[in-house]
Amino acid sequence: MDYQKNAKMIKAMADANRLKIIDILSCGTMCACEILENFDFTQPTLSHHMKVLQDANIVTAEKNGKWQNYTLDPQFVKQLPLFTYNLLKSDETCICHQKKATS
Amino acid sequence: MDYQKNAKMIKAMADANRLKIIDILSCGTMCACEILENFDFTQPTLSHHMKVLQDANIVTAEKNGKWQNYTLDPQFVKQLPLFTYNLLKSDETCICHQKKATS
DNA sequence: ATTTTATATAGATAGGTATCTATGTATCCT
DNA sequence: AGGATACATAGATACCTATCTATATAAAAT
Repeated sequence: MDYQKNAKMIKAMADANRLKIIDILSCGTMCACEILENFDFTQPTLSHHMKVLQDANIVTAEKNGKWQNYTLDPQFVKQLPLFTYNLLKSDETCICHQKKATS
Repeated sequence: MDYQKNAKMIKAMADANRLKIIDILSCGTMCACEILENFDFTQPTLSHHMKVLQDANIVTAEKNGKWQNYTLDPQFVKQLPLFTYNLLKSDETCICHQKKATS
């Protein structure tokens, strides 16, 4: 398992507001102003959070006129449950059967 | 969904070294010195990481003589896949069907 | 053309964190 | 008793981050 790569994904999720954004986007594409309606923080703060989510390949963005539409990256939706499965399962490929292996 | 509570869990996972610790412990109970063999950092650093994982209810600790044994919390093992499922699923209970709801 | 709307960027601030060295504490061994 | 081993705590440092205000940009509406 690539811990660095997965940590990057998890780090981007490690914020209550960003978790809520992901939950909101699980229903489908939405523009920034629609997402913002669910929060009390300012618009630049949302802009910051969306950038974090994009950099982690959790959401994709597409501009349409003056609207910025955000969508959950299908790769992420597929990857996240797979990651939790691999992290928690215990089989012959597990790190614990090695020593000083890939850090 | 309780975003604050889940963010606390995810925050504790948001580190490549701690992900590796969780992966190692997925094989079963292990003492600190055994876990440490898999890493290059110092013993106080491991002690710090284990404390973070305990505070987030990801691992439980039990002292046995001079050894400190760590185990993945069964509640966490059950909760994590459930959380990812609830986060990504889109149904009638989803946050996006409300507005300005539980933040 | 001017104003409004949607979004991004810049810069600052306050707080968090991963790591280290140094040291303390408790347990085991001889 | 004295040394070795396993682990935790304290304090420091360097870095990261969530949020804000102020401002810029670009598209739409009037």
